Amino acid sequence: MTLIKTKRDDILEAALTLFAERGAEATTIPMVAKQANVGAGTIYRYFDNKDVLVNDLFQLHVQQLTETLQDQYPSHASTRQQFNHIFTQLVTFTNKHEDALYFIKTHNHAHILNQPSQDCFQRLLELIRSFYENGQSKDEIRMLPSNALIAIVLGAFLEYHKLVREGQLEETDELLEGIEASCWDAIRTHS
Amino acid sequence: MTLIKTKRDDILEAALTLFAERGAEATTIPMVAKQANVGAGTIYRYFDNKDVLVNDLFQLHVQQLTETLQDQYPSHASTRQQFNHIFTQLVTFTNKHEDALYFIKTHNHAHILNQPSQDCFQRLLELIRSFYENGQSKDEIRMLPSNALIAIVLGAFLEYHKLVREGQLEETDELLEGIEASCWDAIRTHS
Amino acid sequence: MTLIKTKRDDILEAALTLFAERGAEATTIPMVAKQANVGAGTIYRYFDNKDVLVNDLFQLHVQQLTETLQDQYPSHASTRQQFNHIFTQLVTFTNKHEDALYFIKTHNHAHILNQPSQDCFQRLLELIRSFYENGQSKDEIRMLPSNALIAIVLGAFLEYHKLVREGQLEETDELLEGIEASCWDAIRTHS
Amino acid sequence: MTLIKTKRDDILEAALTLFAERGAEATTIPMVAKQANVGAGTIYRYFDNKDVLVNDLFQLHVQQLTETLQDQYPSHASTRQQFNHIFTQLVTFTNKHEDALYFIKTHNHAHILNQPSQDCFQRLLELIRSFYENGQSKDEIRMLPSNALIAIVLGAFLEYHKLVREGQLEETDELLEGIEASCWDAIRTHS
DNA sequence: TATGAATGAGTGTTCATTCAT
DNA sequence: TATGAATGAACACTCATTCAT
Repeated sequence: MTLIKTKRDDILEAALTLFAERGAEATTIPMVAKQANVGAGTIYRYFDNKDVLVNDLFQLHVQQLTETLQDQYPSHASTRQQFNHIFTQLVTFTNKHEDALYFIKTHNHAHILNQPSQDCFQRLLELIRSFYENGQSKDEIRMLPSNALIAIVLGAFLEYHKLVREGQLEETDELLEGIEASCWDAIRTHS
Repeated sequence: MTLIKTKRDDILEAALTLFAERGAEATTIPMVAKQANVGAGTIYRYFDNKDVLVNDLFQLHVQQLTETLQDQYPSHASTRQQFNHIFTQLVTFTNKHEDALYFIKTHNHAHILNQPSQDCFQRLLELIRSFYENGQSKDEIRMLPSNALIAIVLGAFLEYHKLVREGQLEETDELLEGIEASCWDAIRTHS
Repeated sequence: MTLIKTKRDDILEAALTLFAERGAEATTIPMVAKQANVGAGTIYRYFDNKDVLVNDLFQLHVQQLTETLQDQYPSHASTRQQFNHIFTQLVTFTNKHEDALYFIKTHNHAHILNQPSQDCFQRLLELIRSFYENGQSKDEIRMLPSNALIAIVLGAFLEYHKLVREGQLEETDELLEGIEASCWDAIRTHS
Repeated sequence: MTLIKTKRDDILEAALTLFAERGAEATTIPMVAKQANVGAGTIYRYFDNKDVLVNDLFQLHVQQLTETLQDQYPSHASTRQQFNHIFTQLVTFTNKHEDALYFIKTHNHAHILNQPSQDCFQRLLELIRSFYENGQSKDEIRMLPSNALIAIVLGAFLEYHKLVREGQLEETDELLEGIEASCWDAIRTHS
């Protein structure tokens, strides 16, 4: 494991910030170059073109999120504990890459995305979907389409996180637990 | 009230379709012109520039949604009935303008939006927020930030609607009632 | 037949001048635009990209030259008369498009040329080649590869024409006849 | 005289190959560096910039060709023998530097060429021109502008050589003598 | 009023050239 | 001395906008 930050990393980081902020379409290569403290031409040493940059960045973070969710996933625990794991890892992931989740959410339907990116995203969805369907088969998760269930948790979490970033909400363990509990309540069946 | 479809309406309708499909940034004025069966220059008779078109379109539909939600709002009914009204009007609105809700959701953070558009959108959020906060004060709606609650219902409904449009789900009154009930369960408090 | 000079013609004419002068590679689109008194974007209304412009221009003139050579070609006349026809039409063609022959000669190996352009050029070569081979079969044209024979006449004619353009030589019918006779002598067999 | 191939020579050789193949304009410095097995920066140790590289290369080969033609030039022999010398040396030169003659022919009008290069090329032309004019004064060479005569021989020889390189023609002494005889016939007067 | 050809400012991208190593 | 990563000026090209018809 190397801790050296390469120019490639600078570019990816700058792109993530700007893409999350303004969208990939509205972000120009010179903007990314400036944000990354790099010449415009340098970006093309690492990425063939803008599309490749967007797709590489997208796949990188979708892949990382997928791995984060899979990491130590409690396959044999209760649905409740599995959900807690997912939510906790969502927090972990977001702490590492402030903008990544928002970037993923706002760009997963973008026209720029190529097939590998879409496949990569589908693999992430499958993972979450399998949790939901498993819970549904045990009658513990409500019978909504899994995409809708995903939207519920991601939407709620991202809106919460936005308030934290904007300083309108202070992140505490208690608050986090409250959000987690609410999300769980939102998706679980109620006897 | 006139029912004559003016060129302005053609343009707005074409823009809505394309903006929802590809995003406003990725949609060119000639594309809109072609879709609207209108010359490119004609668009500039009705809208000063592209930004104005996007903003006018955004405000138009946010305004219509706001009005739809306010229309015959049962101020004195139960929180449950109020939620049912909101959900029903969401369906009504979507039936009228297939793409409008998706357009609003995907563009409400766009950098193109000017202050009036943002204000207009805030008014819509206030309306929904007041419903949530009213419900929360009566301990009937769970204590999540209202933005998160909004995200839950909008996210769930849009994902459901997408499946309907893609033909993966057939819209029936029963299914609709099920979704409505699930959304309500997702946001309400449980004893 | 219309005599109206369209913008497309202006662009082609400007491109021909500049390509002959500096080569297509060294000629930028803004240069062509300026020479044609046209906005840079206008060029893209008529030609998909620079390559298409070069290829269209090349094919246009190769085609015209081919047709000029074929026009009233004395199929049943003597080899000598056929050569005279070819030379005369070369002069006719050059009088119409000052730079076209030089452009063709300097660009027929260019890497920009696509297959249709190369095919088009091959058809021109076939035409001339068939004249040479016909003459060779009658033992009236010397036994050199036809490409070499083509190079001889084109090379001689273009060098002569360059001197005329540079004002170092004055074009008279007598001189022209002398050049024609010399070229004929250069390629014919001598008893 | 050293036989050690320096990096400078590697660069010149690589450049010659690529310039003949694709033209100097279409050849990038990194391409030359790669072909020469040298870093891109190294080229700038030996040549101030790309223009200098092109000009140095051009002058080098024009100079060598000039010297080759002058070498053991039979000043007092017959025009016929002088022509044979010139043609033979052309073959010698081409055997040493496969691409040099083609490079000279395709680049002698290039806009990159500076005054020294053009002067250098003029000196080569003068040399050949003096042969022609000498022959013309004795009424042994036909009365064409010497540039045209030069074009005839160079054009014919290069086209022949191209066929050899492409494998469509096999180089034998007999064939070579035939070409030489044809070229001579092409430029000499006929009683 | 409606058009779409024309424009040029602003993209994405290339590549000659520099310079830290 | 040799390198190749880094640069940014200059290119090809797009598209919001204008305006003659």
